[in-house]
Amino acid sequence: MKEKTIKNIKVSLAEVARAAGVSKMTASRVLRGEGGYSEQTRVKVMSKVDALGYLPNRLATVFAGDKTSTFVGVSIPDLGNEVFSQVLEGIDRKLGSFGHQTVLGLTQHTHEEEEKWIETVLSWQPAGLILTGRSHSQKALQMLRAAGIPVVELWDLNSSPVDMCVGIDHYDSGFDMGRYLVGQGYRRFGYVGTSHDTANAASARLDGFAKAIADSGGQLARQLCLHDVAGYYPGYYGTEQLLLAQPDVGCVFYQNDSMAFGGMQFCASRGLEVPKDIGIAGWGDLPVASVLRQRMTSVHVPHLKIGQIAAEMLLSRLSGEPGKDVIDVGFRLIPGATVKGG
Amino acid sequence: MKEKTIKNIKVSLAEVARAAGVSKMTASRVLRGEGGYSEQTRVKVMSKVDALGYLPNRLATVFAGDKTSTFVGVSIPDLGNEVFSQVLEGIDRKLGSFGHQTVLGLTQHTHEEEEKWIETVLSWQPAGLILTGRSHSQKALQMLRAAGIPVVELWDLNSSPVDMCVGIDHYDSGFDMGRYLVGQGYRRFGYVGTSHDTANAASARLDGFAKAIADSGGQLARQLCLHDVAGYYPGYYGTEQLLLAQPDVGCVFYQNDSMAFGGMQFCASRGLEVPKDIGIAGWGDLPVASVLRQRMTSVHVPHLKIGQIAAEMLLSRLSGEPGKDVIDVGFRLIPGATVKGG
DNA sequence: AATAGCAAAGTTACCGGTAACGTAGTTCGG
DNA sequence: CCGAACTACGTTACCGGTAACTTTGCTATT
Repeated sequence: MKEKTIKNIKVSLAEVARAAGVSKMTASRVLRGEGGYSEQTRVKVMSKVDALGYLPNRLATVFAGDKTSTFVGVSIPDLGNEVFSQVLEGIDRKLGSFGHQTVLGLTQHTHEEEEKWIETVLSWQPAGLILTGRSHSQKALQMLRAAGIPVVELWDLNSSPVDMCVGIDHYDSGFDMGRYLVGQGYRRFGYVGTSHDTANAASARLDGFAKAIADSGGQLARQLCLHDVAGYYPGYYGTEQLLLAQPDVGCVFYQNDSMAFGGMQFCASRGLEVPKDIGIAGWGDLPVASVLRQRMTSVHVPHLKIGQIAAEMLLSRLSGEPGKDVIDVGFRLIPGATVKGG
Repeated sequence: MKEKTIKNIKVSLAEVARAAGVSKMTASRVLRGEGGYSEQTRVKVMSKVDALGYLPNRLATVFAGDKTSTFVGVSIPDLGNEVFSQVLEGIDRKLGSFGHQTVLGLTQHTHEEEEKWIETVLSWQPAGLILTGRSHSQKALQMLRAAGIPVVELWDLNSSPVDMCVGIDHYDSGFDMGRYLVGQGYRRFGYVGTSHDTANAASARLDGFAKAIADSGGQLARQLCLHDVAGYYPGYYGTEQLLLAQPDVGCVFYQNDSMAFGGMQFCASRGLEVPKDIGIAGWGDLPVASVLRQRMTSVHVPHLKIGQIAAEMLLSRLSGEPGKDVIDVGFRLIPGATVKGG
């Protein structure tokens, strides 16, 4: 390798300034374009910037001004769940277009991971934080409050958020689904989801669902919480387990559409017709549902929009605008064709 | 709000030191645990750290040492594609467990976005970069080389990478699929994918596929490149378009399994039986394939592993170990049941 | 008793920018 | 023709840590 290539050692503003024959301060002014220099000087400095391949060190800028960076920490439980990758996509697109950078944190649904991540990311002086879920460890809450930066909790609506909040009422969505299914004539139900130690959105849906069933005198024969990811295959074998234990359930509610789809495939493999022999209800209205012959009975949630709104709330707070603290984006029950009379 | 809460103004090391009655330097030593202090002093300092809720400012640390941060920039085309969210998950898990933070960049498959993002992320003095794809703008290449940090290009294998590279040979995977399908007796083929201006992996697959067909005297009757995302629904209507123009193709190859699945659903909706009436071949072996009654003919690629290996290559470079520069993780053709005699 | 040697600190300078202020030189109104 | 006002810079200090060096106080050795 020749040493000729560009200049692989870091070039500082001071070097640019020296090369251009001006002071650091003048070079700084030119680069920020805030005026106070002549056109002649601007050209001189900029030509040296190009020649030396100067890239500013933003750490120094943030540090010098004792302000926050343009980072925004975004914590997501996992990316295996399509729902969350869509949320993340919505966030990053919006943030990116406003010159912010997403610092990702995959928390694996645990408080410990989240807490560790929050501590780390705060040490980088982020402009703000976006967290999934409303449940956090005590220490996490303390750090969040002490940080003095905007925080958006998304997914789960929260009556007393740390700061701001956007999402839907998961309990209600489960309740509505339960009531709807009872209305379609079902009485014995099953539920298939994944385990969750912490109070989270999926369990809120299950709670609402169970309440609606109970209110109408129906029966939630079995609720299965697998120790697995909430994907296609767990939906498949979860249904197998469920039907083995309770062959006579009329309808199964799933944690999400992926699992529900897995369940449908299991039913098909056993010659069970949907909805004639068994009803299937999912949640989330994932893209896969758009191409199925039978529209899946589900709950539509604007995933991408939740992400975008979260980012917008943060941005408007950063720019000093007032804006709301809690936004309910709402959900929509999709009757579909995978339950009787849908 | 009371002013009582913890202390919402930033606490610096100097304040901790003053409170503990020692110098900044001693406090710094205690926090880094590098010795040179008494147990008594350690206790004094740490108690003040807790009492004041001190969080170190890592910007200052990096800045002071004139070293790189623990950030790793990771660019991904988009998260709508399940494949890439899995890659990202693999990367972040691995990086996170080694104390690094992922700074995300969604490039939307364009050079301009990628270039802009590279410039921004480099200004934060990242420890390294992981990029998807091997095609970059001229200026991007220049910046990457000048940065003097480890860079991993993933997905596409590259004989002359900027630095390191992990992925598979997409051309070969397309070629193998073409040869396999010809071997199953197909002669007239169709292809459904999404548009790509830049030389990318999907078009390499198509090239390999076309070559295999041509070699055997078969015919690639139509290749459809939609201006859309590579998801379920585009697979559905893309198939509709394709079959409208070329009703007599025997087998369709898709950009990925999501599109192939959409295609299968279209066929089902029109009463076309797979593989009796038409053959379907996907790519990527996505999770959805695991629950289908018919195993989909596809190409298995270890997505998560690619991400993990990319992260590992970067980490080992950072820790000064030698390690390989190019890793071919390989693919595996899955015969499946969606083509004749599979 | 004098001194080498070491542990446990403190001091100073610096990283790369920027805020705040200082200072030439020029323009312009009265 | 003189000073106010402005333009186009330069100087100095500082952000919050840490490297490198110095100092202090004690112990061990000859």
